[in-house]
Amino acid sequence: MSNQRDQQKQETRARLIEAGAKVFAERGLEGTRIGDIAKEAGVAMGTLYTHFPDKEALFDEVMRAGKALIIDGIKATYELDVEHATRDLLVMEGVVAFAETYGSLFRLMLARGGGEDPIQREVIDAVTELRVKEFEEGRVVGWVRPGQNLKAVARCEVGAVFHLLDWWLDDPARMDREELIGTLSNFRRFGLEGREP
Amino acid sequence: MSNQRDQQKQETRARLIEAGAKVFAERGLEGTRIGDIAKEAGVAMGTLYTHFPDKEALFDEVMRAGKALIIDGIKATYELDVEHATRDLLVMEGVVAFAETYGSLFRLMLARGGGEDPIQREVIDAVTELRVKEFEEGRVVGWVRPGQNLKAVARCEVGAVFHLLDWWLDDPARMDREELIGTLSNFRRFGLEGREP
Amino acid sequence: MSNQRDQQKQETRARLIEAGAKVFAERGLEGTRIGDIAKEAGVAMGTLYTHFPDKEALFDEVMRAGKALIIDGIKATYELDVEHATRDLLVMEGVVAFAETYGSLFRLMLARGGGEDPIQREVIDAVTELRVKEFEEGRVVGWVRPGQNLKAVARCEVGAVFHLLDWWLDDPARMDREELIGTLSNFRRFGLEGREP
Amino acid sequence: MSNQRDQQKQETRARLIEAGAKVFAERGLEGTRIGDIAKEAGVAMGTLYTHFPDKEALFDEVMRAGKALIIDGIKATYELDVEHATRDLLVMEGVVAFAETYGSLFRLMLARGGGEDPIQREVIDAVTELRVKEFEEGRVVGWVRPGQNLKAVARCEVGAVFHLLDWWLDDPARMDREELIGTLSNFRRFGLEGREP
DNA sequence: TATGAATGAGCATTCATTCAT
DNA sequence: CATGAATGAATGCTCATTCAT
Repeated sequence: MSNQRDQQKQETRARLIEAGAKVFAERGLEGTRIGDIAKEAGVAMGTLYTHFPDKEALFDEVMRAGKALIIDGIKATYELDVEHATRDLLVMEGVVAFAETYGSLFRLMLARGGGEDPIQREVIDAVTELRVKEFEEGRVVGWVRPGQNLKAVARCEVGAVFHLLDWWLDDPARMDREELIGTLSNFRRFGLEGREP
Repeated sequence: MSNQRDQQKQETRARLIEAGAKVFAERGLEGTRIGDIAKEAGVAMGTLYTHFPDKEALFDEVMRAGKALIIDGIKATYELDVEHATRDLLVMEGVVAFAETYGSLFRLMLARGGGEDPIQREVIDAVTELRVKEFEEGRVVGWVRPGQNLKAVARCEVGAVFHLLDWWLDDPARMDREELIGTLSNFRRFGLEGREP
Repeated sequence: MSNQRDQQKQETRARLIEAGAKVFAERGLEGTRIGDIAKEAGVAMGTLYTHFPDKEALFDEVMRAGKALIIDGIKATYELDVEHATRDLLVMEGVVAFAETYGSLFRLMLARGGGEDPIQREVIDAVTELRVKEFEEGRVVGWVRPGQNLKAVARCEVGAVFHLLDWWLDDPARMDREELIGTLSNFRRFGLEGREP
Repeated sequence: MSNQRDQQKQETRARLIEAGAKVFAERGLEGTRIGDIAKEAGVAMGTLYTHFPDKEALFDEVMRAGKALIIDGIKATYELDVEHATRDLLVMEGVVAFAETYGSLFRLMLARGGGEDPIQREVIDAVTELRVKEFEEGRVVGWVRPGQNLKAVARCEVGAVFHLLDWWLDDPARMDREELIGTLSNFRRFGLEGREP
């Protein structure tokens, strides 16, 4: 079949998603102009509508792609057979790397998470869910302090981590990566006052 | 002088700010229609422009009013002469009460904090600053674990608290208030793993 | 009767007309904001409507006042018992003085004469009419070249004089007053090529 | 390439300029409603904005087109190798023809010349400049009376001609074309009193 | 499939005018 | 009579979406 043509089409689609990620991240769903995405992707405005029914559909696609990226990154860390504290650092490192690489997209999807669009909530919900599972294992093994509502605690952790990163991204000179990761790790493990058991 | 007139004017202005708080909170700056605010306030669209130069000016005013409300609430708690752990609970109770009362405005200003508008960052920055001061005292007194970057830790705390509340507001049946406040307090004090010193 | 109050009222009215003259002259009928006139006159916007039914009525009043000023000035010159060429110079001097004093009002009423408003045409028609009468006398006495349609010629003269002044007002350094008046006088008497009879 | 498409676009653009010329001429820059131009051109309002950034840009374009028409017309007459008086008549005939054909556009651009917009001044300045050059040649050849400031005199001529035409257009029954042209020519050559040298 | 000119509903803002005080 | 807050129709401009080429 017209494999050549099909490949072209997929490439155009990919370019649109990438362009969308960039522009949506910078200006949000409402602030983004369809024309800016088209220009960024180097195609005509009409082309966008041969790939997606409307603006929001492209937005969802961008979110979906971002979600996959994040979730896969975290899951990959879970596969490793290392002890709890090490894995914890690896997860934090992965999140910091994602924030550094994707900057404003990270903000759009996670830090100012849960915008009006349901898909945005979906992303942060999925991340939280992963953390809950991790914590459940931790409860079994014993490194989780007993008597906690894990879903709620996972929300706290997610909020703490993403908000610190949001702040740090504004001016990365605020802390070096090592201190950043240390702070993230320590706060989520021991809070402000806690001591290692 | 025209005291009657002046009072009327201030009342209209107040109605506009209140209406703005409601509609902006529900739909954000860009998503809000001037006409909806006017309808909510029960005045003509033009009236809005006799009180504020444009949409954004009203938005700023709403943010400023909200900021005052939040900051004053927290500060009031600080005045009390109680011991650290008690005050901590009181602060959390205050924040929960604010979130319950103002719902979507709380989200707009704090939970999804730091939208594009500088004024939004200002609010969450101010709250964080207040926390940093509290922590500095705690360091002196000794209830803060040594060796922490307090500014960074304050960001974590703020992120944790506001994000849990954001999630809770979606469905308050998730936890009763007591458990909510307990979770907030414990997480920010001891994290996921820490023990009381 | 309340003579005091009546006097006050007339003064307010006069202030409004003067303010109107200034603002209308600078910005035209459509470009003028009622509020600017009120501010210039130092009264509230509503006050304007106790003196004039609407914006256009004030505009007409301003035009009417300006018209009287111009026509009276020209007529005064006609009263003088001097010979034709002298009077001619005096008329030109009067017009130049008016243009210098009233600047943009002169433009509004004469130089860019005959805007959309009928009252504007009225002013320039009146001036032309005066000139026609003068020329008719000149025809009798003999200083007008025979065989001319005086109404048409008066239009030419008015156009020539007012347009040169319009140009001159842009940058009065272009010519000194003497040269200006000389040019006006000579052109309207002898055109570009004519010689003194 | 998309020659068909491109041609369509140019046609739409031309229709907008033509419609703009008509409506602007009738109602001026401020008095014109964008919607009226669109309706006149038979396109949607939005279409106007795919061709011009805003109302004023279309206005400028209309002025520019009109300016070219006028200047080219006058210049064409200058190319002819005829004697001075003949050419003079031809120029007047050209101007009258333009005024007859374009009516209100002629008024907007020339007769009430030099509206607020710089582009309007530009048109009348260009015409004047052309006349100055003509006069400079006339001075060399000898048909210009010596001792005149040619720039100033050109302003007088332009004012005289355009104002008479403005008046005549109100009611062309006032004079037949021959008398009109004769008056224009005679006045600008000999003024009210001058004699042929 | 890609294009981009055309569309037109939608929106923020302006401003002449009114009217309760 | 003077005031100026309130009014709301009117307007310029935007932008997601369509569709002829």
